[in-house]
Amino acid sequence: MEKEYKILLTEDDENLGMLLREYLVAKGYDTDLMPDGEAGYEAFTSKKYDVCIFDVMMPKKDGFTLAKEIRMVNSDVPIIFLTAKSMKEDIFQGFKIGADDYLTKPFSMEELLFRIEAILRRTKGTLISQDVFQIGKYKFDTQKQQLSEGDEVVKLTTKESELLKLLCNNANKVLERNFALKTIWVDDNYFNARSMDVYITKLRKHLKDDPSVEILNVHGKGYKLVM
Amino acid sequence: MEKEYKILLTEDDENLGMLLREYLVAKGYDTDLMPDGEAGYEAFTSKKYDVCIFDVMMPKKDGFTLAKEIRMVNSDVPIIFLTAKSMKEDIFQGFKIGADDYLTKPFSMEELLFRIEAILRRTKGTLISQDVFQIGKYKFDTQKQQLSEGDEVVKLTTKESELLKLLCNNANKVLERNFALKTIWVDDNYFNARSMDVYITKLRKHLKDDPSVEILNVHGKGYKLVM
DNA sequence: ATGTCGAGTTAATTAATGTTAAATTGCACA
DNA sequence: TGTGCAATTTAACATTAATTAACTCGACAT
Repeated sequence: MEKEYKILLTEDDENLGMLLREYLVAKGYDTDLMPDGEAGYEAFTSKKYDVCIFDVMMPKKDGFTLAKEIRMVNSDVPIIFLTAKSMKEDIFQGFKIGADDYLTKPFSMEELLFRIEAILRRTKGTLISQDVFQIGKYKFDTQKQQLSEGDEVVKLTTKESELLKLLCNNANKVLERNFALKTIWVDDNYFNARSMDVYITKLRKHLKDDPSVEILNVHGKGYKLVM
Repeated sequence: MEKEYKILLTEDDENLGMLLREYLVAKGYDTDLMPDGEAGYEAFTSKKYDVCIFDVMMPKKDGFTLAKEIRMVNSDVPIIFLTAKSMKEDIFQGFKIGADDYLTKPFSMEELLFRIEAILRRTKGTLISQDVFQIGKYKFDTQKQQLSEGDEVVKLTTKESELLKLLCNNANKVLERNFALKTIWVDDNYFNARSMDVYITKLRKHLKDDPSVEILNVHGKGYKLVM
């Protein structure tokens, strides 16, 4: 089962916008088209997207401003800028905001597609199942289910290991409670949620020797492993 | 401790090659320059690289062939192509091999640098995004959600941290009430607005030791963090 | 001036999370 | 097929985050 990726496209030129949307939809991407930056922001806050494609020059709110606002909320989602003028300064500004790529008009749709795919390959592909994680001064081996600090090795239980692995896969991002519960405990009822809390306590004890590593609670949302 | 990233650059034009190498080294990247595809392959197999930059047209072995051979051994390392001719087919061929990006000559070295950084941000997860703010004599770490004054560290709650982050992103500008409410509380109803007031009070208490820092109210509009 | 509405503050309330320990489950092994 | 041990869940109680309530203060308009 392929996941259908969601793309947010903001483009004020209606012709170009529709054309791009058609093309991306035909290529299997669930694409929403918004006519300006404000509508784009609305859309972003109401849905999860895998890639954003923003025209730089747009009415109401330009692409850079939109990107800056989105970066305040989400420092992670890939952003591609479309720019008519190839002005250096604009381009660099875009990268400083944290853009992943930009295209200068006119460009071929095929090229846009390739760049989207190159980004998705990185953002979605690389994360899958890493075996060994470095957590501050600890080394965590998911296969062996053990956490080592220098030559001290601690054996983790299955649940401890699964939870820590999920946290590592989402390092410095929020691991949603429900997601973790459904992944590890299958059922996300009250008791399993409490059980998960108990495991968070256990993991915190295991990691307590390195103050640069912390499992933060995000009230009502989940947990975040920061390091 | 910054990790020094390693770049493999293959470019047959000696002038351009040296120039790029100098530039990248000056920017802190450990860069090896090879004059052709064969030498490039030799280098790749003998050392670990974080990014590859290949000229497409090279003697002995062209960039695409080199990339293909490397992809057989390593399906992961990011590859950027440099191409003189902007021929579509060539470009797409590059992406099909699994390129991450390509640049058409002539390009600015700064642009190359930005693209390298965009890729490293993705592959290494080292978000260069603004994570730490200086607020007067305080230091605010958005990831760890903590505010420190010298060696005194105060933990902030998620909401406190999110609000302070928005204020910092709009330092010395007005942070609109509605914007803050919609981004943090999602819904901007009366009760959430009152809740936000409470958090403003809390933040003011946290920042009270430095008189040069102040959260000002802009009646009917929002708040302004001045410093 | 003065009334209204937005904002400041503190406290009370409610819900989520932290923590420890006891109860239960499940599995390896005699 | 029981026994013992470790893993996991449930329970109980403690603490903290976030919201709501209550009351106060201050800005702005008429």
